[in-house]
Amino acid sequence: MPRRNNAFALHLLFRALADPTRLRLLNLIGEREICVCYLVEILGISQPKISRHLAYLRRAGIALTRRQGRWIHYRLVVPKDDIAASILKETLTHLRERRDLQQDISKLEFACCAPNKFDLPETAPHPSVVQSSTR
Amino acid sequence: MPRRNNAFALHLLFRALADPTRLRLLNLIGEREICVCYLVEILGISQPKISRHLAYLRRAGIALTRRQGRWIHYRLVVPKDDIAASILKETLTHLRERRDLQQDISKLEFACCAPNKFDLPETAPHPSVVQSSTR
DNA sequence: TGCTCATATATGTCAAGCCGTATATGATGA
DNA sequence: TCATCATATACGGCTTGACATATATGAGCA
Repeated sequence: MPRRNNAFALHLLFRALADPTRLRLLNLIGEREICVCYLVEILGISQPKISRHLAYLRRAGIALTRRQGRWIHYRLVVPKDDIAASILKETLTHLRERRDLQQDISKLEFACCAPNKFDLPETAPHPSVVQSSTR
Repeated sequence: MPRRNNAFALHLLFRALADPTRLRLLNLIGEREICVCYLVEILGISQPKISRHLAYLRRAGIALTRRQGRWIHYRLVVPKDDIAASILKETLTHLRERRDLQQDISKLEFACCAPNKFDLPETAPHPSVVQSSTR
């Protein structure tokens, strides 16, 4: 993306990153596409709170959603602006290295928000690494 | 600086960066050591507002002051935390490339906040590039 | 259609941010 | 000591953010 004359409002990206819960969410979403119910279960945070922070990420243009049946999957988007993309990437790389956040990730494989794991075929779909179509 | 087990509160850095005025200040301070009066004159923003934002940068640990007579000079500090240092550096590099912020810089050489430029030897000292002792 | 589930949004409350105005602080110099 | 200058902080108003709780939306299914 070419540099425009007057600049992208970088401070809006910083604002989106300026909250610990949102950083945890960003780390969990990471390269994956992940269902909200996993986020709620893994972080142990109330559903409305998670949803509000996800909406914040959406409005900041760094997350997108896809509906699949009852579930909504989130994935990250690489911002169009170069510097924003670069800062987001660096932040994500850093988050992956943090012990406390690695614990969140390690819960990913055990978490399952589906109410009847074994009764129905319709359990919440597992997170999947997203093809890097985000750009 | 070695990575600690539990992480530096990165979101606090992002909060410090999440304001357009503070980004302009960071850009103007940059590698220099610069007197508050220059910042006020160049940005055309009220002195208390400048001062409050500078205090924000101080509290976030990315700026330090030195008093010289009546004047107070600000300079940036490289944060002890690696990732914070890296993000700050990248941000500064980006700000330097922005046209609108280059205009601020170009005003540096003309600005002079001293009330009696030619009467007294005690004009506000010019900004000076700081030896990279910031780390 | 009506029920349930997953998620989003509304509402009310409290804290924090940002601003303008007023005032305090701390150094200088008479 | 008093006045002045540069800067910081206090105060009050307005806006935004974050939260818990309650409710709406929209898909799937009986």
